[in-house]
Amino acid sequence: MNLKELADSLNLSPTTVSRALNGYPEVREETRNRVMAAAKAANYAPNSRARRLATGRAMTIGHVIPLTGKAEMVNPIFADFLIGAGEVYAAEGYDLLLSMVPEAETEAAFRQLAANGSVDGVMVQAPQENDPRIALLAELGLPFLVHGRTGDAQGYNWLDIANLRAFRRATDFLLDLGHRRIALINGQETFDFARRRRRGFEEALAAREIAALPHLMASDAMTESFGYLTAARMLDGPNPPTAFLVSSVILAIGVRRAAGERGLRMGRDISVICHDDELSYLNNDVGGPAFTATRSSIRAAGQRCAEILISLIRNPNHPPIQELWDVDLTVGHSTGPCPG
Amino acid sequence: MNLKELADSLNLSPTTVSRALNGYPEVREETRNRVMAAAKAANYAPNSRARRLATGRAMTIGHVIPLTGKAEMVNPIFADFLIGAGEVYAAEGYDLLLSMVPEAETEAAFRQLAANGSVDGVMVQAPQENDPRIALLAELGLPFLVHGRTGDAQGYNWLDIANLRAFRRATDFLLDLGHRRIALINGQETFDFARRRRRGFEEALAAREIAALPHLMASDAMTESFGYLTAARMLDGPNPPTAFLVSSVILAIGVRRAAGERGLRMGRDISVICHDDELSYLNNDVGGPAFTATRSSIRAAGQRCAEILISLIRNPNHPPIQELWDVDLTVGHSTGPCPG
DNA sequence: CAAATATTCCAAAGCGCTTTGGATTGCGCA
DNA sequence: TGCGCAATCCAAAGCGCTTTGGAATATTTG
Repeated sequence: MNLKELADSLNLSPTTVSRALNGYPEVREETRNRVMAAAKAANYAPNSRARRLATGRAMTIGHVIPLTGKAEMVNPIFADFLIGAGEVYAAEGYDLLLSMVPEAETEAAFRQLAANGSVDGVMVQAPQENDPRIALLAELGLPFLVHGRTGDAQGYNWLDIANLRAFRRATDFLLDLGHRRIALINGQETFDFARRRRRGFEEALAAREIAALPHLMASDAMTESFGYLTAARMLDGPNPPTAFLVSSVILAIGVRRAAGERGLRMGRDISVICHDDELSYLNNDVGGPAFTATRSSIRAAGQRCAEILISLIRNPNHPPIQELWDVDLTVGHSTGPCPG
Repeated sequence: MNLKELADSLNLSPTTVSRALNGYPEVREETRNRVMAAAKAANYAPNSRARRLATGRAMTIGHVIPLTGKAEMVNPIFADFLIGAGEVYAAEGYDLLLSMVPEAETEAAFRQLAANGSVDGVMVQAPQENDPRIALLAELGLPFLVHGRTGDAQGYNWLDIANLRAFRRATDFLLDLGHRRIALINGQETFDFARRRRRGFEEALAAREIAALPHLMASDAMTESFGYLTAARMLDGPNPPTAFLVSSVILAIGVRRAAGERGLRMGRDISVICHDDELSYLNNDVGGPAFTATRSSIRAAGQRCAEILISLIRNPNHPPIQELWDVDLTVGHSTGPCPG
């Protein structure tokens, strides 16, 4: 069933049927009702391919996920972000085009999307230092929003959390508890968020004239096993840390495993603070939060990012939108005074 | 730049340019090269909206994710499945349309997709008992593939792992170690995979004439906290289990937390087997597998599902494809003989 | 060498929708 | 009564591509 057939069956023109369906005013209310009823009865829905061609809008937003070959950096958190964004897209009538491409082909993928016209805008996640995607998308003239930020953070749209402040606060919290040998287990420091967190950590130490210890800093893809191996190595080495500051709950679970194997109780023998993205399947709140954590819902970020991107698409010459979210520190069972 | 402009600049007709670009034989090799070069120079790519309308193919595959409000069942594993499928789609020139809809609206969403013509086929994940989506999609005439299966598993396309056999094998493994009080912490048993796993568990017990203990069976969304709370409750209760069989690594991490808090060492005081989907950020293989596990890569499943679905789309009257994967049992550090 | 067959290209007709620019009709108002 | 203005509806022109059905030219072939 297409528009013409539906129109014929109603003895109306395609024009009128189209207008009736799309809520234009120049159609009598009675006619509109007739059309609506017939459309519903015939299970008619306008062909989206034709509609997109005619309107010139794709009604689609692209997420390009670069596949790195190793554990995908975005992996643990990307699902929740996606769900948040997808909820909003669905509510606003946008489709979500998810494109998984080898990292080396991301530029080509963006160029393709732009030349193609298959999306009205794109979401950029997890920017690296001087991420080339930002200049590229600006050049391509494709509306985009960055989740995170990089470089001077000027002249483009982004939403980010206050990573530096959060980790500075978390470090201060540990320092106030008397800890001095604090380990940092971070995400890959090619990513901007990880660099900022490290800076927050270092600034807090520097403010109290405490030297950061290189052997107590590590960074890599945020997997459970990396957290485990790193914590194990540090705990077994000379001058083991009394506290850990880690960049994700997943890493923290690995740290907990290493501590547990060594008979160390979190919150008593060893302290752990992590950043908690509030992943739905790793709820940190049952029976009081397990981990002391800097927390910020990645799903809520996805929702807000989607809202912003859509408003950017609807209003192309909007001035840059930049939104910085502050981060809570939730005290849980995993921290305590420095022993000894 | 569109096709007509490109054709004009080459003094060729749109027809010829189109054929040259799409590899049709009725165009001279020299002409084709000229066209290709000009297209590349002009950064031309055919408008996908127009192409889709003209060909009648959407070149898009839909994944509809029902949002349940509580922890999304698909959440922990859906990212890796999606990445696997997405890799294949990208390689085959298909787009991935991800649609997040409230659970109550999934039927409407599928009807919309079908009436719309915005996808050539859909992937169905995590079927429930007598999942209505299967009959619906058959009625709509939309090619689809189910990851998992349900009902009599006849007459539609699916790919599944041998859940029953895997859990029977795992249970036997624990029984052979002397365990008799074995707990089952399962996913929500509205899902087919969870029912089969439970049956596998029960059949293994029944074969040795051991009664399954109701107070040692639990099922719900597979979150870390559910694993933790359930294990804690069982361990603190009367007749605590000596072994746990759990449906995911994430649950197992919660079990490990509960055991650790009680000073129980996995593999010595308590045994744990889990199902391992080989999530990239929860690698179970560092320094020998942490958990004894039935394992099957969810990402590989995503890849294979994508391949099958694409071949189904290309060949619409293909007989039903049904593929059952056997599952490995990997012995790790988390199991040992029943103490005492 | 003419006829038959390839080879190479093109004009034009869609694909199914939206949207512009009228055409008709009905009504209020002087 | 007649003019102007809404209120309704419609014909037709795209949107940018693919594809059918030739047409023109080049190459074989008897």
